[in-house]
Amino acid sequence: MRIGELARLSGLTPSRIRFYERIGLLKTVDRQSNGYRTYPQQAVMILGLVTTAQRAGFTLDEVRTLLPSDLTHWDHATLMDALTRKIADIEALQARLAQSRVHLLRLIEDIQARPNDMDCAANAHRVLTNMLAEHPKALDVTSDDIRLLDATDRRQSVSPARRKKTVSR
Amino acid sequence: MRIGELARLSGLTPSRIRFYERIGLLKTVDRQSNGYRTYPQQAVMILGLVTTAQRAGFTLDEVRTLLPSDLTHWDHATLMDALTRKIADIEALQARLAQSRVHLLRLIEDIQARPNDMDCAANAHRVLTNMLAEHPKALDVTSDDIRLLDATDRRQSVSPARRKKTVSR
DNA sequence: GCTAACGTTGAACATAAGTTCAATGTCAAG
DNA sequence: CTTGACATTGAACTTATGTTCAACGTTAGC
Repeated sequence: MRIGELARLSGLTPSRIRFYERIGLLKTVDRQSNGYRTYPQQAVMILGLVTTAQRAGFTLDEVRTLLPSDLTHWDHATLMDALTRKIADIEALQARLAQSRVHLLRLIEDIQARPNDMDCAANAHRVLTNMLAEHPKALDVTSDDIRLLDATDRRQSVSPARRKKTVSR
Repeated sequence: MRIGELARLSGLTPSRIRFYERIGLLKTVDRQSNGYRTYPQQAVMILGLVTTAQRAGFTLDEVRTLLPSDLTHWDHATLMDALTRKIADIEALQARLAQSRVHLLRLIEDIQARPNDMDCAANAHRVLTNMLAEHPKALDVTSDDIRLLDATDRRQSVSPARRKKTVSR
């Protein structure tokens, strides 16, 4: 199977498959005499595995260290450990999101709770002061956890035409 | 107040404050005759507001469009709308995280549920097949929502010395 | 033999939110 | 008058995950 067919079967783009090979996530693949890559059937499953892991919040780096060269020969202990830690990461994130959510809800309430005898400017000042006062120094979550959100989103990138123009830097 | 003091009072770095000015988040500031920036007391509150909004999941772009030039004169309707939508975003993310979490829990269970008469290789195949079979085409969340996780994390960047070496590209 | 579709490569670009650096200027204290 | 702390600027760099492009080679069908 050549890269185009693998792309169709896996739902990934050829460039993405080549990219995975380039960063060492996929081991170097066989070539035809013309230089074309040739993949075994199994490659579809490997790619499916990678995207599934990504959706679950694993980085490509993590996938690379977990993925064995032989799909039937996993490092059971390491894998279980990684899965368990990823669940803990998710739970930490859930806590942070819950915090943000109540924070915003309280803010909305606070804005609407303007005393009748207070003008908008004074209310703005009151709300701001309240807001900046509650500053619980934020829950700390490791930066690895950011990836949990990237999964499905970065994937369908915006076409160049409707990209926001960047600030001159 | 010069930039160093503002940095101390706000907890941000001077480079970050200059960066905010550069992207138009902070309006151009007064200068002393030597070219040094001079900030009013209010600047501390503005910066506090920006970081608070970031922690709540707003991008700098969003903050820029919401932040009025006069802190006492907010666009009430637009602000409320943005807050409400941000809460909805958070809830969508919570749903996605909950999904990922049960997905991982089920995977762990499935791995451990190896029938006694099945060898590891066959079990690996069974688990993989199960996993790739449940492919609910993922919840769709807008890419804006990624930012919700970035907030507190990207901030404390790793020192150059212990940075992971990048793959040659 | 031409054309379209596919393949190859390396390099550059994109995002978001900054940091880091080099070259240079200013200022207060000793 | 020198030293150290602070300020200025523009440019380049960072992370992670790819996409896009240009220049070129291969192959199948007509």
